[in-house]
Amino acid sequence: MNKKKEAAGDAALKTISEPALKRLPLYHQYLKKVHSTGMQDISCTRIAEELNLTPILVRKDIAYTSIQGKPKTGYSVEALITAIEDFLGWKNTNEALLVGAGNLGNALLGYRQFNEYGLSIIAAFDSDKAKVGTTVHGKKVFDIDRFENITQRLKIKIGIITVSADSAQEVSDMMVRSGITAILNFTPVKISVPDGVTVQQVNLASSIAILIRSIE
Amino acid sequence: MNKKKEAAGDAALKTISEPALKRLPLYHQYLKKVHSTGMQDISCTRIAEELNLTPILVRKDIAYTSIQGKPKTGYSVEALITAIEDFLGWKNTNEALLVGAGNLGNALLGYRQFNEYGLSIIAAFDSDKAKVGTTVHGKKVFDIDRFENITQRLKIKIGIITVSADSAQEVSDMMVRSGITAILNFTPVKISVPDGVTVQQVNLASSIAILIRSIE
DNA sequence: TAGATTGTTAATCGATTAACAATC
DNA sequence: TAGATTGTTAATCGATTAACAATC
Repeated sequence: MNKKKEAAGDAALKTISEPALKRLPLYHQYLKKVHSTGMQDISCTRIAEELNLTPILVRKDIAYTSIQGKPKTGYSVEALITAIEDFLGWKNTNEALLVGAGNLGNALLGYRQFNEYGLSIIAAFDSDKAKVGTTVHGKKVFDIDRFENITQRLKIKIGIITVSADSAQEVSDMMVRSGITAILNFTPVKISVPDGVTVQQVNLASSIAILIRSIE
Repeated sequence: MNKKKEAAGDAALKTISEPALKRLPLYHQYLKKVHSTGMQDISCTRIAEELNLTPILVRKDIAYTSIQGKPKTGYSVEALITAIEDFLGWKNTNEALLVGAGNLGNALLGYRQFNEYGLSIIAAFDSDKAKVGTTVHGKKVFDIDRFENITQRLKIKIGIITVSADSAQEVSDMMVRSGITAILNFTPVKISVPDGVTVQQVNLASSIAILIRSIE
């Protein structure tokens, strides 16, 4: 598992671990719920209880965002929400391109929640001429041949792969060639990328494996 | 994080760790590719190289399936594929019901790969009367009111949640009430379930958080 | 003040890796 | 036989948890 090299940045800050980074969106989602009830402050204990974690873990995770809590009262809900959003880069939108306008690809093109996570899919690509030129959820589907050109012109860094398993590596290679450095891969294939490119695998097979095992 | 209690079974067998369990489908996918090239045997070293893991880790993971390798030659590709499928319960199909026939739900209803993972979504449910009665990718959409009844009658154990965030917990409660013991949750909400119920969270927000961080 | 809660340093626990003997 | 590879036992490493001092 190729650990991505730390993006330097503030050298004083310890780099956050992947598990911790993955928990921050969970806190955010819960805090927004809490905020809507009008609560002003919240403690780690409360968050931990709600999310089935330990208070110490929550406190350490929150510390990464450099927010300071107040003993006895905890953290300002509003400030904490903002701190997490800042830390995760949700304030500025990051543009992404999707390759593979099939079933799943189309669904993702219409998945509004992405915007809340600072991600905006601006267009799709497919090799199927029948799909090229169509519009899915307000987003245009381009010919795959134009991917490299468009990516470079718009300086897009994030690519989403929703093609079939057997062309996943090929599409990944094309993305890397085009300057993409972050890939969200929905195929069950482990794709190989050079150093400096980050891949997140959304592996439904793995999740299902755990579910099935639990019922047998 | 509530560790699920070990499903007893063969007491001699060490229970597999979650990370290991999640890697097995990756091996399977790669092995099928290898098998299609006609290769007879394969070594851990080869698998590890291909998937960016260490050979020792691969060997330990494979050991869970109780297959035996031969020094010098490695494992029979075919036998290994079968062993993993057996271990993951992919031989017999597990039926699932999906709640929330929106964008994402519909895409999942048409996602053929699920069958390869031993999962078959047999029907969908929605509270939107306009959707009730329609057919999506050959699967019927029922009124949510009928969920409990149908689940119990067919003794379904797996539920998939693709509703909006704010009704996720409600749907989860309903599933648990109906006898569902394994839930695949696509909402960004951490749902609370009683002991004995396994939840797998497909958290796109977390994956995106890692990607965005890598490019900033 | 007393007590709840934060923040930090030390201990634990589990997964991964290393070392090495066994074997085809 | 020699060497590659498996399988197992020990060492390492990193994340989580515990302990405790600081503070509002």
